[in-house]
Amino acid sequence: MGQGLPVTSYALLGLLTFGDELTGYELKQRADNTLRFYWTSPAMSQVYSELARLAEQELVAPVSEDANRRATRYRITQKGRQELHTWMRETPAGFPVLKHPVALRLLIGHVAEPADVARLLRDYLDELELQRKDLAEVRESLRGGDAPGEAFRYPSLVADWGLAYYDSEATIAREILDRVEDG
Amino acid sequence: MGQGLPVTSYALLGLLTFGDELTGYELKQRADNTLRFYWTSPAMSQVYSELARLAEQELVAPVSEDANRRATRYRITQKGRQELHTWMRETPAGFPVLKHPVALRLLIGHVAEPADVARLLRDYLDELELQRKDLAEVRESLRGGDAPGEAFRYPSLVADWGLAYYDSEATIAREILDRVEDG
DNA sequence: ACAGCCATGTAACTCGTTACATGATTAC
DNA sequence: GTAATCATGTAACGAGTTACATGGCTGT
Repeated sequence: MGQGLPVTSYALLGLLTFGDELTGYELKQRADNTLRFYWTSPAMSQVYSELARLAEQELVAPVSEDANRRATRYRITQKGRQELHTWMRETPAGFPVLKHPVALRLLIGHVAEPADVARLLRDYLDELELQRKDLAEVRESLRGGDAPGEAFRYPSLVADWGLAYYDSEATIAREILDRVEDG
Repeated sequence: MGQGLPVTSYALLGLLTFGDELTGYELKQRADNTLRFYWTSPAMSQVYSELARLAEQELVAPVSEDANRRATRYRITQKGRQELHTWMRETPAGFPVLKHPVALRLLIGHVAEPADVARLLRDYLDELELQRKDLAEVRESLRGGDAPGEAFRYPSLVADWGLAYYDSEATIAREILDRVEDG
């Protein structure tokens, strides 16, 4: 049956397992609050084409197009839940892929001025702080439903993971910056 | 002129700035030892097509095809160096993109059995150790040329960054695993 | 002789993006 | 009335992958 979907499809499908029904537009917003930090938030246009594909395979279903309402809401189907469950159980997760333009540029730092390398790292530190703030807000919004057994338990764990990651990145980048400025 | 190349092109071009001339095959090996950890190591076929494009724009040049030798070596041109330098100085690096299948699956951990979530994290910890070992070997191979001002200075900094990142990931994943097993 | 590595490339394909087009509803 | 937000899609394109095809050279 629906074998071999791209991971992003499962990701979007997974965002529909939190008990509500979403329009493509809303799904994109949820992706921006979650997937963005550990995966990628697909473009609007892709959200719609993924929803079309998932609907075709009956993993999601459009919910009664509320008469006068122009927006189509989608819910995950039983088949969709099963598919997700099988995917989680039977396919290996694989190792993260990191596309780190700052590390990449540092690798060839010798072709730039030392001042430019330092600026690269400082800019990164600034941006890290902004991203951390965004994620911290998301994490705060999950408070209340994050106890063991509750709905936002896992999203909260992931958010904490992300925050710890940003903190670690900042620490490392600061240390590298020190070493660059020494040399 | 050669404006607007994908970052991967600059990455490969950058690997040719370490004073030697490489065949496509060797370039791929170098990518496997460097880019793999912070970017992506392109497929063999892409290495060749990128080299063709870089050659077309005269950012690299095939070095005299050594008579009886069947392999084509490439060196970076002066124009190539200039292009890289400008790229480093004038285009913003952008924020890293992380595709983290473990975090993604944890996000929707409620659709799986708790035991499967725990296994997910344990497998990740195992794989982290292997990757760390690979990177540690690479880092060791740079010893000797990693003092300030020397050829492998920056590659060594990046390798240290990577090692610290792996260590941090392991620490966080272990803590999340604890919390998952508690709940 | 045979395996394994070195070496180069083409073809088909998928994922995902940007640009574009359209229009309804809501808030001021 | 007009700007922002909600809402949905199409078309063209680019980056990057896998599968395939080919063949020389090296060590045993």
